[in-house]
Amino acid sequence: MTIKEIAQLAGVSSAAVSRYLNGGYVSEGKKEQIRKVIEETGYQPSAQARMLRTKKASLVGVVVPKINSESISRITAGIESVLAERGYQMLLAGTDNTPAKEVEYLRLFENYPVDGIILVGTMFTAGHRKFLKETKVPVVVIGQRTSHANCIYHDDYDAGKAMGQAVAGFSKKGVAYIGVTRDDKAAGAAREDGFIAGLKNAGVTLFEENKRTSAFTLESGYESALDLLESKCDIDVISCATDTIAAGAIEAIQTYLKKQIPTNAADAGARMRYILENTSIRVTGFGDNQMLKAVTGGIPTIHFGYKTSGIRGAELLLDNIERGEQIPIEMKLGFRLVGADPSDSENLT
Amino acid sequence: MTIKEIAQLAGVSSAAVSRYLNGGYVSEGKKEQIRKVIEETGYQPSAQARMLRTKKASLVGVVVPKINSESISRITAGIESVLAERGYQMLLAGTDNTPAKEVEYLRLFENYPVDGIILVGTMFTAGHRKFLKETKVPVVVIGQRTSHANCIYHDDYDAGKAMGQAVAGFSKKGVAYIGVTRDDKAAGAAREDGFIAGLKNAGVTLFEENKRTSAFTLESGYESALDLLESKCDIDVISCATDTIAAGAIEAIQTYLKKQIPTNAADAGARMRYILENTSIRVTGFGDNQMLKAVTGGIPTIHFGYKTSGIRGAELLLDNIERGEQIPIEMKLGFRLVGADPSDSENLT
DNA sequence: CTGTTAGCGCCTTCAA
DNA sequence: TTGAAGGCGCTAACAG
Repeated sequence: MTIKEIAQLAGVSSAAVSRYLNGGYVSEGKKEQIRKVIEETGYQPSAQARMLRTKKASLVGVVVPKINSESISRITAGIESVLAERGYQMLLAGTDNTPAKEVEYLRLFENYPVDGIILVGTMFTAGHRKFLKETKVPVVVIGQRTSHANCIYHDDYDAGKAMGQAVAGFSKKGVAYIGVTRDDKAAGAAREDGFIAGLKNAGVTLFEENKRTSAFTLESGYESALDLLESKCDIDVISCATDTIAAGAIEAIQTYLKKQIPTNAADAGARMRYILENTSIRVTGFGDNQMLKAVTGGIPTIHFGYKTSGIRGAELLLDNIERGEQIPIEMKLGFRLVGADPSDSENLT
Repeated sequence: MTIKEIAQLAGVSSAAVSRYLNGGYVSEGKKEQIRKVIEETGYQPSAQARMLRTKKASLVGVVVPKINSESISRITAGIESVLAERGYQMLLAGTDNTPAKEVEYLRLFENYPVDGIILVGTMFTAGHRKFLKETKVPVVVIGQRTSHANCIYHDDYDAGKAMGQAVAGFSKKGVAYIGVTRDDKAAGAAREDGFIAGLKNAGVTLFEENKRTSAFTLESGYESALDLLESKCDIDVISCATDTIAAGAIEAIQTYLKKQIPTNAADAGARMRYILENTSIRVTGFGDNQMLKAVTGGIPTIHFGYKTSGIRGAELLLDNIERGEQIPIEMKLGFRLVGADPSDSENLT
């Protein structure tokens, strides 16, 4: 079904149909004829051709590192809320934490009918910088600071610092840290540096041998934590760069302790009691994951305004698109330390 | 930058440039000139215009109910793996469990340069059926059985039944069930019906007053479970239609018990011990969520082959697109009951 | 091998 | 108000 065929069937010109579709001048009579034909044929104009013509898609492309993540979904929820309100739709592309794919999808969106792009960033490669420099499409980066585009990021350093201080507050023995690649300036470098600074402020040192680097997955967190435990270092806190990693660490601690449960402790209660009585290792995270909080009762973690960053990011982008705003903007969002209150100390691990 | 400009700069025709881009006949000399101009200008052909012309996008649209879900992400991971291998990219649209939005995005993709659509289904409205009936774009539905499109779904009924039987096996008092809307035939109706059938098989009845209906969220699961607990019904199992709801139930049980902790149990260990000794309520779920398993040690749940359904779905779709396969296919995938082994009974709740 | 020509489906002057 | 005409950027014949 094309606009031409509709025009023929309705006995009018294609221009008339186009105007009908877009609210231009059409006499009542013709309006009616056209309406009927469209109704009957179930015609839908090709968004594609329309976009080729108008250079306008009412569509925003969002590139995210992974889709199964609460933080990301909070960001996209924020984006969506703004877009919906202003008549846009959102297309998502997940890159599975692969920087190369990130650039691929950026390129796709660039030559695709989207009005703008939001990149939820992890790390910047030369490819990224090249893209940001060259592209004519409005782009907003969320989650990383960059001078190559408008960006909204979180105060990872100070968050890490706050966590470091809190941890120093309740740690009696030693502290371990499971971070992520420092190529990720925000979740990798900033959180770790902040954390270490926070500890130091309180007179605590994070020893090199108590540091591990994990991928952004639960399994990887599990491995890192187990490795830490088996190294027999004297620690009572494992701080992790994300709540997902923290979940892996919690699992590792349980696995590790179970191995040592006296064989005569047959029933579940007794075994669990053993674990409880022997667990003096606390785990902390970043991100304030909802499920983790629900099930554990809440470990110390950092709440970032992810939804807010999504909202602000979308607003920035739309202003850019619609009003051609050109002043570069950088926006830093704060955080909230949660679950570190001593009264919450019934937390399992 | 258009192909025309490039052609001019290189002193050739636009057709030559097009051929250069698409591997047609171009003499070495011209090839070089064109290469240089493209290099210098950083020209990128408009995918948009190309698609308008070729009716081919190497792109698949995937509509999902929500993005922050492990099951969904397993499905999309499966889809992605097949797509990548066969030279396609994937665009995601999240509908936030809103059937109306689902249709909106289906329509968007329909008039958009995608070669096919995969719908991860929740419920079918008239709008859905109308779309499936009318559309010319190849569609595969994952997660729901339907006669209107090729579909791949999971054996929710038998999974529910298996869970019912397992629960009957370890329940000594009464059983409660927190389901989701029956408008969702798979996660709603089939799981519940199967569950009840499984219980009945073992001679156990699920009383009406022990049933609740929840949304697909943790909070909602929390509310439903708390409501159940406060109704003072005599139960020792709360079975939930999803692991997310189960997580909410676990939180609710903890909250509920905490309220009753003797005030003299001051320290964390004592309080936790109280909870343990008084918790005889087990929670079960569906979906085999990784984080839940890691943190709780694993509640009884159902593992579905989500990744497999993604893979099969994508394969089906691509065969449809590329080879014009037209034989309608329905595919039912099995499941695995996990965590119901009595030896796993150290699970917290 | 190469350029010319004719659209893909739509919107937007422009003159009527 | 209306229709004819031109073109968005690209590719696919078709002659050369």
